[in-house]
Amino acid sequence: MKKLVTLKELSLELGVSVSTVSKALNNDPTIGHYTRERVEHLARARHYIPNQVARNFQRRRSLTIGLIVPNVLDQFFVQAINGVDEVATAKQYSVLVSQTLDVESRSNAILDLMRLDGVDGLIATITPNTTNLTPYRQLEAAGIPVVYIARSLNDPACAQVTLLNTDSARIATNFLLDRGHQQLAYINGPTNVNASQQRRTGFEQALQDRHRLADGTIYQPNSLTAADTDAIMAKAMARADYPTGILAFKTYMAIDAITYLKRTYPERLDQIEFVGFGNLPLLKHLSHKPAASIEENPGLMGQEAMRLLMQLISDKPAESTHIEVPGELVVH
Amino acid sequence: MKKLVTLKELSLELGVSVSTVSKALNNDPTIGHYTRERVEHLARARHYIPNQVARNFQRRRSLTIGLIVPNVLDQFFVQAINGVDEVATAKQYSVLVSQTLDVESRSNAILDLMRLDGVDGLIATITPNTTNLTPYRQLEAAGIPVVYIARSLNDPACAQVTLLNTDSARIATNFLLDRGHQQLAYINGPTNVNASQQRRTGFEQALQDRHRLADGTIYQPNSLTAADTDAIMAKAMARADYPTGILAFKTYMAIDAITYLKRTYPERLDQIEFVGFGNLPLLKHLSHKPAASIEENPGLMGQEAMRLLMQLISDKPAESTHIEVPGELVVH
DNA sequence: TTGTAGGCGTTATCAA
DNA sequence: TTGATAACGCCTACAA
Repeated sequence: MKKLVTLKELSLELGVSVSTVSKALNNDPTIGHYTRERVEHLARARHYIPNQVARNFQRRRSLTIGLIVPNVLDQFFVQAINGVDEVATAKQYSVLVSQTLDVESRSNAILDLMRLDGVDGLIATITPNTTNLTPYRQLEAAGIPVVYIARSLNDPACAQVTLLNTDSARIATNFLLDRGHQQLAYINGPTNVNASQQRRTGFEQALQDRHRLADGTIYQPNSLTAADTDAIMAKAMARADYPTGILAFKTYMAIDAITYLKRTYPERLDQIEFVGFGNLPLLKHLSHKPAASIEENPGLMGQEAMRLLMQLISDKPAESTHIEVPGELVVH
Repeated sequence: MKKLVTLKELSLELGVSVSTVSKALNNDPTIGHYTRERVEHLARARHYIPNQVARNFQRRRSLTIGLIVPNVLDQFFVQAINGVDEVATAKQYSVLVSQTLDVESRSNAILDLMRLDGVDGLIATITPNTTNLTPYRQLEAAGIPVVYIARSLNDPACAQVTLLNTDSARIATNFLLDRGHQQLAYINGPTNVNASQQRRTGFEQALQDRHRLADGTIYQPNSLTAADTDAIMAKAMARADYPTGILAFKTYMAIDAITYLKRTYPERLDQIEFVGFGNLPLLKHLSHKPAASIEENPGLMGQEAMRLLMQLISDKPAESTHIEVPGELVVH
């Protein structure tokens, strides 16, 4: 890295002190008009740009935040990243993105790296089998605030941005009931994640509210992989009263399930309707799509997470550290 | 950001000098065994972590590189990002990702930001209508090397990583010829990008080589949007001798074209075969896919770009500043 | 084997 | 209105 022009060089060339140059360029009112002109002129001529690293060092902050997501091939998270990025850019912050691939050891390694990088704060999606937030707690103890996004543990002390899960699941279930399905199913997400429980509750509540207008079965896959979804579908479809209205924890699961049907029960493809969480951009390319999706507004969630994090970083008392974003049903 | 433990604090507590502590922690052989033990012990106990910002400042580098891509919803670039990230992580580097959305003004704003952030180097995909690399040149003049990825201008002075475009296009075209298509078409990419010309050349060469076994028409859309692809398809399909074997500059265009056919000429859906550049993960979810794709190995391209950039940053004479990655035909 | 001193570029404080 | 000085945390010659 070639050396950049520094304040000192400018000051030498102008015959004024370094601090004068600094102040002039930072619009300090105590600098005379004439001097300021000269300084600004030379700075432009020499293409002076302040050394951000030095500045950050001096201010004891990095103007960088970390963003930890499971997988950047998941469009939900891509949109969330964009949301974070928008707000961050507006506030002069940079964003360091890393993916855990839902492996806890990777997650911990990333955490170490982020601490080394001196991030001012963190936005994170925990891995599905995380039950222990100690690594995160250590960061917080070191003064680096953490905002959890999308997935959370049941811990009121954690700042978090999530979907209004129960309501959204209820809306989705009502949609399936309205379409006249007699046998419903819900394919759940990772058990230790709050959202799974909440969506399940919404599903069950909707059935209750409608006086058990239909039967509902809960299926619990081991992971979010296609293989596990296939296994669940195989089980469900083997029943005589197989479900025809299926709510999926993630739209990706619904897509996998549809692929399974196409392969194994093509004749049922038109009887069975899916609703999944996540209104993904890629849906528009699909010929067989879920009947509807819950728009989770990941971009908005990202924005809110970043705003919340900025408050925590600046030690301002955040009005609320639990933000819930409403979901909307989008019929395809 | 709460203050972290510093070398000074450790030294005070141990009653030794700061430099002793520093050396002890950096495995300087001139430090006595006993002292080193004491220092290391206390450092662990106090959870000392070196202040990376101070370190970077002192070393005049940021251990950060910038990565500029058109769109993070494009799976090609997501995979490229991953490739960059792998190599970067291994070399202790962090990656700052920003997207231009193919808007040149955004691209320039990002460039300014990256310079402010003090990145040590840059990997960039230029916007399609970029003809003037001046903003990039200024960065390079400031000692910040730039590696162009995926898209390039015809300028041998630029370090770049691209696909072996001509060869790949020839392979793809031969595939369509082998499938017996009499009328071929190639839907081109942005005219000022090298890859467009090269792929076009490959298409034409393949036809030549096979003694004009089939007719080939070149179509030039204005942009990569679905609307423009639709317009091209409308034109092509209106002909009596409409093409049945179509090579697309990007698989996304092929997908858009298939969607168009499904809507407007469903009866032709099974006659027409596509090959597109980019073997995207989302293909597996599609019912009507291109007959084949060119695997562009975006992850590998990302890795190579990062390796090349590391060489440029370290001022090592890079063996080659033009890396071409071969593409493979993947039949679906 | 350990310590001292200086410097990296910037900003803030206080004195001139 | 300007300048001198110290400080941020770390590293590294060089001196002791």
